[in-house]
Amino acid sequence: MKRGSRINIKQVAQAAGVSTQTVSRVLNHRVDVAPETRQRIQQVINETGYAPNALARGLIQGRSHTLGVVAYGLDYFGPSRVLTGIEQQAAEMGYSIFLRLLPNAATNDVDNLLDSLIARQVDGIIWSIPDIGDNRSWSHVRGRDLAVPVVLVSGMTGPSSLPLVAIDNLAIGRLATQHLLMGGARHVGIVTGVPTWWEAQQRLAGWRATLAANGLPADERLIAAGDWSAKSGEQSLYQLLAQSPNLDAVFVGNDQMALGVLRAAHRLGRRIPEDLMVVGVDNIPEAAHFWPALTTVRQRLRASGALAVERLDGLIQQSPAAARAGDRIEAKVTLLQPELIVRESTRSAASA
Amino acid sequence: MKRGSRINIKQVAQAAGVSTQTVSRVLNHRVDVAPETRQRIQQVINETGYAPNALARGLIQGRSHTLGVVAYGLDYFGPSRVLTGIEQQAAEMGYSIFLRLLPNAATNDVDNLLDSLIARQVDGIIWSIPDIGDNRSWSHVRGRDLAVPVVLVSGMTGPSSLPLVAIDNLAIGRLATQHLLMGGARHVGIVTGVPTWWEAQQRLAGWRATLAANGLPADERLIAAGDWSAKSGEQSLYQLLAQSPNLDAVFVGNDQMALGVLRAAHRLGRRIPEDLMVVGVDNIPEAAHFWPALTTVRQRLRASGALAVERLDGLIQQSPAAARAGDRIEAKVTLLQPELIVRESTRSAASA
DNA sequence: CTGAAAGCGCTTACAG
DNA sequence: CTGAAAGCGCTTACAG
Repeated sequence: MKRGSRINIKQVAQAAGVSTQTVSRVLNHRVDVAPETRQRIQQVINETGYAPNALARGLIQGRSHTLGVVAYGLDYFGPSRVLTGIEQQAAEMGYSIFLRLLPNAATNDVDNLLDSLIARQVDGIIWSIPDIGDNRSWSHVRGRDLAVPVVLVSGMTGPSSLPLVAIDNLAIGRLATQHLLMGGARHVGIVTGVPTWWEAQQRLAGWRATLAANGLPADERLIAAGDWSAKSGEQSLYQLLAQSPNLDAVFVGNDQMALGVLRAAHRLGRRIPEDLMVVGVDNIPEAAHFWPALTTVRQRLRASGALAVERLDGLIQQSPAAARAGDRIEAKVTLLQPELIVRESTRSAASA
Repeated sequence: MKRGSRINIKQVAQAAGVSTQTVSRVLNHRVDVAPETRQRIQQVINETGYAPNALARGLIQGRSHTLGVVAYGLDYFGPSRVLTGIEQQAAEMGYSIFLRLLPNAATNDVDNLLDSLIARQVDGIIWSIPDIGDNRSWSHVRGRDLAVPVVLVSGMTGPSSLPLVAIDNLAIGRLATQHLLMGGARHVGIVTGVPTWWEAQQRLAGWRATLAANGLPADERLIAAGDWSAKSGEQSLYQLLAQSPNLDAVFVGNDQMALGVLRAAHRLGRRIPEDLMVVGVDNIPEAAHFWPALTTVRQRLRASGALAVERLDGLIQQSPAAARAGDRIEAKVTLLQPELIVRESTRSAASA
């Protein structure tokens, strides 16, 4: 095959001495083709390396077997994992994915993005963008009127007009904080992620709730706002210790910031976990090799991406027929539970 | 707009009282349309939210404005960065990208992958897969005969039948090793990445060449093979010290493994950089916050992805016309140079 | 400046 | 079991 010259169904039909219609039958694995004919056509297909034009196919079938995926921040651990889960599940189900990366997650220019994906005739869209401020307000306005189904992943729970697969971030905060208290801590600080991020807010809320449940005050001086980076983690620990000199444990919003916290502790000569216990979030592969090895909370990120694709496929299968029939597509929420992984940066039983 | 009901050019034409042909002229920003007519049509477009079907457009134009991108290992820092560079540049140039993630980089089932992308009528393909063993042999067999142009990124230099954008990995090895020698090291070990990876081999070759140039032996006992993970870095340092007790510096194939090396050094009570100097590769965001902050070599990963897209676009523009005219598309290689970033894990001037 | 005709490469009914 | 006809939603020449 020469560059630029692609064979078409007509040529295959001619070479096999049949109509294009019959070739189409073979391509689509229909049963009503004579064995001999099928074999002859199959041979031509193999020899020529013919593959049907997906554009023509999609045009006529009104179905492209393509998904639009909108993501943000592949430099971060979470989004990369989620995307990997999405792609693998999509491939398994026969979908190709159009990837769109937002340079800025807090964008408001969502309309053009969605329109361009729909113009490409995607069968559905996965919205894998962290909830920041009100950057998901578009879903309440346009969500249900879009020409194709949309599934949100890693997003805010609560009132949503769209189906959602998310991780229970409140539980993350509770798990981590509870563990620190069980280890004997009395002054548990927190380094949050970027405060406008919903995930950061939820983890903070989980921390608050757990302290309250244990009769401890959630003093403002126990809170420092990071920005998810190792650097901000380091600075946050200095800040926390200045605000609360008797701090004996800290729940850190992700493992990168926890790395910074460890570094700050080393610089200050604080022993971990003896003087200060640390818990992170994410369980990045390096976490087990921090110094000391980091106790952290694992999220099922890849699973969340895969589940979103399954959910979307379900909606695609039932729409538009079902949608037109008036069936309300319920905005069901799937919440995945996190898991605590205990390592060297905390004590697992009280001994203080 | 209701789910599943998409408006088409015919409906727009009817609503505006013109032929579909005239609507098409407006959509494609042709000049030969009466201002009034254009305005009327534009208004209908705005009101209905009409966007032309990209499938139909691509079918007739023989051009989809779509790129196939084959990548591997988004969990790693490098591949994520490269992909980000690819996507951003592609978006800027008006391309959508089909993302295909290989579960296994050493796959031999490349044919199906390429065929499925070509069946989707991509205008070109970017192959962003690390060279492992002979996993790029397909390019010599099929490379030049493909229906669309292909650009390799982050790949092996040397005899290639396809255009390539790569990072000078030999230079990475030289830069790092030279720096350690300048810092006064006499026994410079190396922790390589997976030995079958071309990048790992090149960095090793750079290390060897630099030792040789300085009249030092590249003793086998100075070499340990890692697998890119922090864990393997930790183990590799134990191994190296067992083999070469007087080791005073180590060049580590990536920052994750360097993290493991730091951890091992801490456990053994070796001071860094006083007893042991460490250099990594990648400059992951956390590197500056390791304990101690890591000296490392930065690669221009995002730039390599962006450059690959530019190169591919050039090939798309000139093919198939130029290709048919017999122009040989030269398999030009673009090599990007790395950069050393000095931090706390090394001494910058000799003082030993 | 505008429209009627043809066609991109397929698949979907409809005959036979 | 197989083929002639129609059409998916556009754009490209070709008339006027």
